[in-house]
Amino acid sequence: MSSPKKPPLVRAPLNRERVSLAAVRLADESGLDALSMRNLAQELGVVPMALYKHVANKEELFDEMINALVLEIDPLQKDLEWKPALRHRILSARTVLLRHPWAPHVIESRTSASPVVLDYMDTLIGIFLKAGFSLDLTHHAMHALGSRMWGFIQEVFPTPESPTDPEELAEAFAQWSIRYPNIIEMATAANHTDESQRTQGCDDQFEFEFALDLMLDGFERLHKSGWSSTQVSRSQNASLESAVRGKRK
Amino acid sequence: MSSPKKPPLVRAPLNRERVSLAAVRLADESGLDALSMRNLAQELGVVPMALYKHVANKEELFDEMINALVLEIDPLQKDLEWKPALRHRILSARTVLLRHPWAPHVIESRTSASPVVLDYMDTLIGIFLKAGFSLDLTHHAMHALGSRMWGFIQEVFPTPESPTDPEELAEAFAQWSIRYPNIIEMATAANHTDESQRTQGCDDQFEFEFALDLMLDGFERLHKSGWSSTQVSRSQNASLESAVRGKRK
DNA sequence: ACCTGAACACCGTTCAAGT
DNA sequence: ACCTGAACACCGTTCAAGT
Repeated sequence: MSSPKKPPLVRAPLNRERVSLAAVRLADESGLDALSMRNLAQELGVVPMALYKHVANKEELFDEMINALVLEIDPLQKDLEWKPALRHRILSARTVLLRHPWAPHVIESRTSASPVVLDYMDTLIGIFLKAGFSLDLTHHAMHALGSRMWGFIQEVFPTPESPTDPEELAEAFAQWSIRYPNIIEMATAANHTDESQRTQGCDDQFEFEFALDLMLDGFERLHKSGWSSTQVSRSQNASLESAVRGKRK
Repeated sequence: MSSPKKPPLVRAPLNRERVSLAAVRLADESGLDALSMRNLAQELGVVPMALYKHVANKEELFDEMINALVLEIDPLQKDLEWKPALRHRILSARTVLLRHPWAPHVIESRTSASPVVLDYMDTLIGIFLKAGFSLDLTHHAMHALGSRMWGFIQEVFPTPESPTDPEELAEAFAQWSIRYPNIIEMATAANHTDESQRTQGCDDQFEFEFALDLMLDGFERLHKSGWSSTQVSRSQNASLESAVRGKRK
């Protein structure tokens, strides 16, 4: 009953690396849902339990997959200014992520950072510090970058796809224009501005870079103005907010 | 063999709302892992299959949970300027999210936006447009906000917790200082700046507001300068990036 | 209309045993 | 040292049946 397509009577012995690389391949090709210990074992021509000699459990397998992924990110370019250096590294992280669509979900499920992950973060922090950023501002900047440092686009809720039938589409459009006038106004405008992109949806790469540059420019401005966290900027906004809260009560 | 603690011989009839509210409660109290159709049914004193009369499958249950959550967000305050209006709404979304720790994971798993979700997004877009933002800039701003509009902090990889034994801690610290000098330098500084926060870790609320204000200030600046997406800002950075790419080749 | 029981096709993981 | 077989305690969901 076993598949005749898998005849490795003599099999290369399993090891941690072979297991995690196979896991990455399986997730790349068949999606994260298909990555069960049982499926992975079958892919390796082995009984499920054999995997547990090389990986303590599925969580550890995920950790190992993330390590493989982080090692794909371009190394630091030491001769660049802080801004292009950060930009290059993070855009590289993004191209890596695009090769592994399962990555965001797996990254988010990790409960602690591995040495490989910490190395990456350490180099990013190093870029800020070497450029003379204060420890304080560097700290906040790293938090503000958040998952964007891994190349996440962090969109949620893709808009439902429009019907293909033109008549249905017209009707749907009409209903939406009433219920969600602002969305429709914005979306139709966006579709016309740049004809090079696919007719529906927008250019993810552009949106990623737009947001990244917005943050980098913001960091630069705060750095140049000698910003520190014990300053006006926050309390100003905070008092606005508490004014709003008071009003509602 | 059935539990003697659940004697509702006459039970209020189930409906969609009772099912989803029970799901929210179960996830709040016991975590997302505990929210299985079987557990939920037991919580409601019913056999698992009974749920499927009110909800097509587990995905639909998740959709309904998100709806319940979005409806908890403060309504729009029409008398505010665009910036405090956005700020208030998004900070409200954040407090809602903090009440429901399972929400980020569930939100990210949704494949399309429900009417309730679209309503929320429509009002945010409306705030920009009413303030005179171009359709173009509004579109990019919404993407740049990304999951932050739902109050996500979007941290990943919490640093591993330090050992409690002081001797181990000293040793760990020494090793980290060598391997991750920048992380250590930044982290120790951050712990000293604000004594009001817990000794380790940092103030999540501050980091969220810092990043939010950074984006809002950026939007304001672009708006005032009449920014449009067909401009220099991008090509400038893009040419920098391609210069880097060329260099590496 | 609403609920039930039994079953199907899966999971991750433990344990004791094989070579 | 490395792999196996059988089993355990779970999943979401289908189907045919009950009241």
